[in-house]
Amino acid sequence: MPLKADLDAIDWKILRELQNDGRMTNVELSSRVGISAPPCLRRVRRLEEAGIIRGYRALLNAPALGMDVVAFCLIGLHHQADAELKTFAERTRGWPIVRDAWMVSGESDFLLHCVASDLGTFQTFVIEELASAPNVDTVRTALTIRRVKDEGLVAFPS
Amino acid sequence: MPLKADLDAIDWKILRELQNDGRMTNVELSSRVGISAPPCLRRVRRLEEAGIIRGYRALLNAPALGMDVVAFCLIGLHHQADAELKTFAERTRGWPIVRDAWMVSGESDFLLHCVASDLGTFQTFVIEELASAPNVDTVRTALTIRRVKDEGLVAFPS
DNA sequence: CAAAATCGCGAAAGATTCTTGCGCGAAAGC
DNA sequence: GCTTTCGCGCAAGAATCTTTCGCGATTTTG
Repeated sequence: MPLKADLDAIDWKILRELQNDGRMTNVELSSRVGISAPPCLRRVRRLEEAGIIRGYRALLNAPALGMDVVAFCLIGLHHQADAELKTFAERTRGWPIVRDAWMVSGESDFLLHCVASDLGTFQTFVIEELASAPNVDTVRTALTIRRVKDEGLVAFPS
Repeated sequence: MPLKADLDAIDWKILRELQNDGRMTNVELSSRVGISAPPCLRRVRRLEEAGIIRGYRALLNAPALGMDVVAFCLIGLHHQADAELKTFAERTRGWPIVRDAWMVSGESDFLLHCVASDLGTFQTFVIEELASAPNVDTVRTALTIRRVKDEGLVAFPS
């Protein structure tokens, strides 16, 4: 997984198209980026094997699936030594309510993206699991009202 | 897009599999969920048309693509009337550095998920665009150190 | 500067997958 | 108990995937 890949314009087009529609067929993709199907498939495979494409994911509608609460939690720890950070990181992986988690620098040490079926479930999680976990100092929560923008991780020109 | 769908066990399996690998072929998917290909494809189409599957996305490796800075920004506005919230939400859509944005309740009004090529670019954005945008009161930033957990939005049992 | 090597594209073909139509059986409603 | 409804799975044709191979262009090397 090279940290800096040399990609040409067609590779960038492929990445943009697959970020927008990861289930597009290879012939459709090849047509959009302007080459024929075989080399297009080879490029996609190469991008996957190089780790530039980390995977593919269906985007699910959380409220339609009974997940009405989406929130972010900013966590401050008492001690930020490497071992403590790893311990808390490991703990987040055991909490199904936490969907994504980031170690951050700034006023907090971790940022958690949480999804729960209802407010009670989320509050119980925050109080009984999060805030009472070892080494947790502060927990600030931000309940989401609505998603305002939702694009892929990487910006493409045009 | 019904806010509460009635899904059976097979539908849930489909959603779980496609959240984990959105590019899986339909025959592979049908084999994993235990039905034959045609009804499996019909179910996927139904989930897509119902808006339960909102789309598919390739997950890209940001640092490998020269995007070394991932950060979150918490924005507080001076005035939180509906019009002002909509105005700021619209503004976030014009900033390519902002990849996802949420309107939130709590100490801040918006949470922005930002990606930039380097720290200078990000800092320039924060100072010259974000903090100096109309109606912006406070900007708190959290630079990410590393991603600690990365799963789909919806949790599935087992 | 020319020869050789490397690289990636695209045509062709066989294997796989997608997609539709249809018959069947089970569950629900009258 | 009969009818209707619903969803599964078989089968077949269409589309797609995937490999192989030859060609041309660019780069490297002598």
